[in-house]
Amino acid sequence: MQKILEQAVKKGLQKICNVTIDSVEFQATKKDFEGDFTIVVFAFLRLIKGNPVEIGTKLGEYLVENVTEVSSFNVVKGFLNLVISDSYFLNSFNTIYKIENFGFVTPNPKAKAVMVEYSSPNTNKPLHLGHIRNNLLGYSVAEIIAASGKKVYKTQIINDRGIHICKSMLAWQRYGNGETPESTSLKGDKLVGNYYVKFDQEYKKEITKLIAKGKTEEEAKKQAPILVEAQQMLRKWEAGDTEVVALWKKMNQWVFDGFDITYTALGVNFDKNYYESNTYLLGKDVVAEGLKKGIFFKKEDGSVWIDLTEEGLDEKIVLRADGTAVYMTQDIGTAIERFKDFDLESLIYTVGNEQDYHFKVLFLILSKLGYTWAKNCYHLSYGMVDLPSGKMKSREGTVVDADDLMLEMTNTARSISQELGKLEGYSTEEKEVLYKTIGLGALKYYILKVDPKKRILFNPEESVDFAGNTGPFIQYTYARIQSILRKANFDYQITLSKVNEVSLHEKERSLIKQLLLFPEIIQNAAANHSPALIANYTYDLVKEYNSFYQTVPILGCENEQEKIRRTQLSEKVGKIIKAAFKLLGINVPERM
RNA sequence: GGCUCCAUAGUUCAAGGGAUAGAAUAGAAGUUUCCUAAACUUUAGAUCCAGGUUCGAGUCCUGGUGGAGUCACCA
Repeated sequence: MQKILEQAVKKGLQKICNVTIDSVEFQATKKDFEGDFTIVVFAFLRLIKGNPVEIGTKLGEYLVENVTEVSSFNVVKGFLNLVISDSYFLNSFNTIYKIENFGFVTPNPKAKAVMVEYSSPNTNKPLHLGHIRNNLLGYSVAEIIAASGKKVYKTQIINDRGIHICKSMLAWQRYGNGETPESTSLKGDKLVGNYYVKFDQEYKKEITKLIAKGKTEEEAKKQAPILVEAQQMLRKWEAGDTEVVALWKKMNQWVFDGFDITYTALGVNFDKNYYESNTYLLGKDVVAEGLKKGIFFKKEDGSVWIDLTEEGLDEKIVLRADGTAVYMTQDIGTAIERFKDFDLESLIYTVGNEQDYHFKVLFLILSKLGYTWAKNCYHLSYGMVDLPSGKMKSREGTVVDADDLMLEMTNTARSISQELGKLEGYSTEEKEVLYKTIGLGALKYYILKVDPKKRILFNPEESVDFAGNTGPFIQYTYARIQSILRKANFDYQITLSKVNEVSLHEKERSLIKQLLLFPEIIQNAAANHSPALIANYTYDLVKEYNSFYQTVPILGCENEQEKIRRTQLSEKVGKIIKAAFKLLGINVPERM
């Protein structure tokens, strides 16, 4: 439609004012004005001298005359509002009604793929609310990009080695008494996480003792025996000490098992995992190579650096004096490995905005190393999830645990549901599945509806809402539609004829308009890496539908054609809700 | 301190340089003989401050103020 209009507007302006315009921008007409599309005439004023109202009027007249779909127009100030005919909307609806995956673009199998990295946890503590945002965001962005017509690989880098891992290992060794997930009935990640906290407590005690003995705080922090021992353990690990490696494997496995449970509950998955323990060496070779080429330089103590002062950044270390890898080294290696493993067009890193600087440097280094794809790396930077008390810190136990939160959401869904008592005939199992669907729907929507860039302040005292602009609200609308479809005991999936003779209810028009936007929204969300756009769109659609549902009869229509049309409309809205929510990783229930 | 990001109803979020800044929630008032009231309808309430660019600024630029992040041989 917009294409037809654009052509016509260009031609019209040519004729009226003898001016050629490259492109015309349309916007949806605001609610308070009559019309469907709006052309801002002010935009032409740079090229055409004259009164905007006059130009708008002339253009409007031209369009009504030459474009059959335009039935009338009005000009307010410099805004030309076009009214599109009902038959156009009806025909459009009939077309999209039959398109099964309306809005989704099938990827070209030969095209290069997009890789999305997300989650990327440390294997020394359980996942918390911050990880939930990361996972939901990464998963959803991957789904959206796939829907927009790209092949997508989901991946993560598992930070499974380093001093932080040794800390929980050491604490377990010292204080664990051989505890296992089985013996304690704890999830593996929870058990290991407890020892990470335990380490920190002991470490702090030792620091206090040392300071009491007259050491400075700085000395104490470096000399605390438990820390020294952890460092020793790391060296043993790097040297391949069988005992340490065995312990490392055992405890990592506990954590992986725990993570799997959380990932499954969250509904996220990965096509390929990268492990830092496998890739940390790769970066070192690249650094050695870059050193030869003069991209990096060595300091007296043997550490290797890159000078980015010309680019307005600092010097950055890429290899420690003792030759061991740092975070950056590993990331360089992993990126190169990924482009080797897959035929990638781009690589998206879903990582919090506290690492903005790190990724700026990483991409710059990769580009200096001569990798042309470095410009196709993108840091999907999102805001932190903070508590009213400030930042979440695992070591200090000030975190909202992922599993606990999901459980809590399910419990809330259960109690609301039981209070409403609409689930006659559902088995206990069916009900439990439903509670999870609703509870997680509330949580996921709550997080994804916010622009990724913005930080989220989560107050555990105030629970996540289940009414208003929420996941359950949208799920509820879906369930209601399914109820209508169950009760529609006639064949509504037929093709309607005589579309040119009927007129639409105002609510039907706006509903169809909203449906037609879906493909554009997907493309937009993919381009902006923003699930929030999908969430907002779905909310608007549902709002529109509820209003429609409340004001006009559907199954109760006297007119047969109208009844079928409104049932079809309901069905399509349901399908779009389901598809849109799938992009957010949220399920929809048949009843609730 | 340098750099980066953020600032919109009491609160949580919207607004591709465009019209009278939208929702939700909390507040006030209504709607169940009818397709699920987790809904619908009505009502009141906001762009941090000062300049500038523009026909037009919540949005772009400059300077303040307030907040967050970062500037590690941690990841």
